[in-house]
Amino acid sequence: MNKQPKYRQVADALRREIDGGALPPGSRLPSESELSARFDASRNTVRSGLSLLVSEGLITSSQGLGYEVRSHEVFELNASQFENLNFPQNGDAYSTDVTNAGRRPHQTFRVEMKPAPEDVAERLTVEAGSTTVLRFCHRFVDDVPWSTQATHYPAWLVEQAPRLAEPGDIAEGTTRYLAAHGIEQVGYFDEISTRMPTPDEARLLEVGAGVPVLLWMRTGYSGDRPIRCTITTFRGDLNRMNYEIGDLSARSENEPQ
Amino acid sequence: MNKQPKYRQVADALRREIDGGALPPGSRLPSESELSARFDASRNTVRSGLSLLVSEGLITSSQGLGYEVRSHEVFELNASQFENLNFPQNGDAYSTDVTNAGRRPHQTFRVEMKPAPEDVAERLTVEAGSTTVLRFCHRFVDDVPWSTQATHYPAWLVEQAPRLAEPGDIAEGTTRYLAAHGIEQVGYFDEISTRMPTPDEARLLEVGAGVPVLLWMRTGYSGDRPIRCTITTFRGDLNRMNYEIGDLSARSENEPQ
DNA sequence: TGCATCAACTTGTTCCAACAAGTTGAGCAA
DNA sequence: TTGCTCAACTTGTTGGAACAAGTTGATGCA
Repeated sequence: MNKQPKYRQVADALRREIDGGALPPGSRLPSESELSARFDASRNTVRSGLSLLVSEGLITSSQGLGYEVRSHEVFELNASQFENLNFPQNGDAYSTDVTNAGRRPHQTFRVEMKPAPEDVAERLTVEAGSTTVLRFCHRFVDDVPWSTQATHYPAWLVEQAPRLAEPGDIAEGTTRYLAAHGIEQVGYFDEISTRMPTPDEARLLEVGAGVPVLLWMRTGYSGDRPIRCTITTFRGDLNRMNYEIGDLSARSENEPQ
Repeated sequence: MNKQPKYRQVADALRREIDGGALPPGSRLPSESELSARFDASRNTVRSGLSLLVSEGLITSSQGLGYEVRSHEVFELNASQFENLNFPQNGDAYSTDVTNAGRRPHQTFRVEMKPAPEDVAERLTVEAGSTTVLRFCHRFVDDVPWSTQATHYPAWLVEQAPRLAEPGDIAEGTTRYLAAHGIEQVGYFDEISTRMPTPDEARLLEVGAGVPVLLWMRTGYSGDRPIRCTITTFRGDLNRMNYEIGDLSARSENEPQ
């Protein structure tokens, strides 16, 4: 009957307390030594159980402070709104959304010339390793890292729209700037996936163990030609992406945002 | 200069070998004792480093077999195709997609009466805990667990369409069946998020540590009324969701699936 | 009062040891 | 040949110990 290893019993017991509300989000767990006594297990065994919960994203640990039940507060992202000339540019959409939610947006920005990674090259239908312009955004909400966004533009496009390669913002928005040069985006292809963060991503997004990243890859088209590929990495514990498909006008009237 | 703890050095070194291709997907890692000798570290320290890579989803471990570099083979899901009367039902879409990809689909199915969980109740605009019909699917591809899908229908809808509560498939598809009873879906609201699997989900999807799940929540509307809420959990390492937005007809001609 | 120090907590890292349990192949017996 | 057993590998579990390092609050000094 007691086939489960002890460290798993510890994890299960604590998980039940968390799910049942006995340990609400933000509350501190008993210390390792307390749990060690309570479960009649060595500190190592208790630590194994706790690290299981950490890797499930249920709790966090801080040296000197103890373990804490993670609290979730997700941020909604509307991905299906079509970005066109009447729509503010991507960066603006972020600032507007965050401000509307009563939060404080903040972002750092840089422009680089970069060889295209394989996955980007494939989507832009250029040679892997060929030069692209990379416009990179690191975004925060209330000073908490939220997402990184890397947009690659193919070289042929930059020739027609040279300001893409210049550092600094494009005030009117890249979408509008491109349209002024005869490049109008007519559609997108979105790909959404998830995985555990690389060490680099974990550093940029300040996520600990047990938090996956949400990957959003958007390829923008002008006619049949891909003109940009945007890869956004979100903290998986803080974000949710929404798409509206079909006619939801009746619903929207009943449930305004 | 050597401030990193030793177990992290082990993980970093192995991660570099994996990323660099020295340890290709599917290959076996050296055993713990070999690594212990190579890094002049105890077995426990090596295990700490390895478990880091496991929780990053880079490698897997099997008792008696050793550690193996995980190989990724993602399956594409087209989520933006609008499901209507001219479109096969959800279950059929899965079978068709998988078969077209040259894989073998397999699913188990059951129907239950279930009180609505809070998140579902909110989306169906019914009382939390009120009775709903739950149609549950457990799907496999080549006998590998792929996803679980739970669709909740509100009680008022089941009164109009009683076959929803009966066990067994609805041959013509639920969409068509509902339409025949005057309930036509006009749009969807999709929400996509990610997190680490619960122990139940890990069991159903047979995922080990370090693999997040991709959560897809689709609320279907008929007019202003929500008529169903479908929650699908995918193995994050095997699936990617795709959305097409705007006019991509020119692109589709160039890149047929 | 204000500030520095330090004791007493916390988790983090690293070693050691022993046994359990899953896998594989060699080698022996029928 | 076939099939079984078992030794020799592998990782999994559990205990112990010691010290490092981060945090907090009490204590006592200026």
